[in-house]
Amino acid sequence: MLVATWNVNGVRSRIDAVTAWLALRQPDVICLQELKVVPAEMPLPAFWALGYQVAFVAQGTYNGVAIAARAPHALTDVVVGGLGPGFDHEARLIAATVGGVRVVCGYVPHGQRIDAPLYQHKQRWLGQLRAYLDARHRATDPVLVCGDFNVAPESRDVHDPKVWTDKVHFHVDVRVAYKHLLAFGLHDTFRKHHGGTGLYSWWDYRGLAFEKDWGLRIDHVLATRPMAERCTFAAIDRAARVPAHASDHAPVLAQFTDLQGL
DNA sequence: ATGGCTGCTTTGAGCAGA
Repeated sequence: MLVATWNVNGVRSRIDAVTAWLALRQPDVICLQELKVVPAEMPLPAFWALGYQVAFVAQGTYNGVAIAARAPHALTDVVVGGLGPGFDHEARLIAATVGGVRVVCGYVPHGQRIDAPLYQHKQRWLGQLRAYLDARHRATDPVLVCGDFNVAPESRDVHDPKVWTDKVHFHVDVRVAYKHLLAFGLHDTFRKHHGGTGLYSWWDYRGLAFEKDWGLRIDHVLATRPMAERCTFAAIDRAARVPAHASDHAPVLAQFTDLQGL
């Protein structure tokens, strides 16, 4: 089962790029973030035409997340939100079961600045997601948590750690909150297969950041142990960031095998 | 590096993103 996550930064603006990428890579499951669309305007037929069933929650202008599964996979037991009061008013979380695997798709709040109230909210959001997992799953269940976490976990995930130390993606407090989430029993599938620096999933639109490779690795496919053990491949498809009018995020992929009997 | 991009908006200068 090939699983992808991609912050598309506007699904209407990006729909041609998304469908072309789906046709090229043919993931079995894709988690999308930042749909930025009212539900009625969600371009569902474009996904259906490629054989994908779609579950999504959207609110227009901001946020919006989706999980799509390619036939013959079915998408069942869809749950929207679930983080509790003060967190579920934004369209940032959806979950569904595909092929016996629970797939959680999240768009973690950005946080604006480290002195902003929204930064505290971001840390609480990550804490609520940990509580969400504690309440519903065990670390031995086949669970994937995919999405735009807006957190670069380590120095090697940041092009210039000094520049980002006081930013909301890499500041110590949010990295602690992220670590607590992973302590549920989640493993970074990308790091199972790739060490080293210079591997990013997001580059700023400004200042030729992509051309200079000033990026961050903030989009992740996290897996419980039984899933991580079955992860045979992971990648960031930075080619998707190259064209004009690309999303500022690249898709992140993870392949899982031998899922029968889980 | 952070003004220097981008998507979106009861259409346009402002917000939020990252």
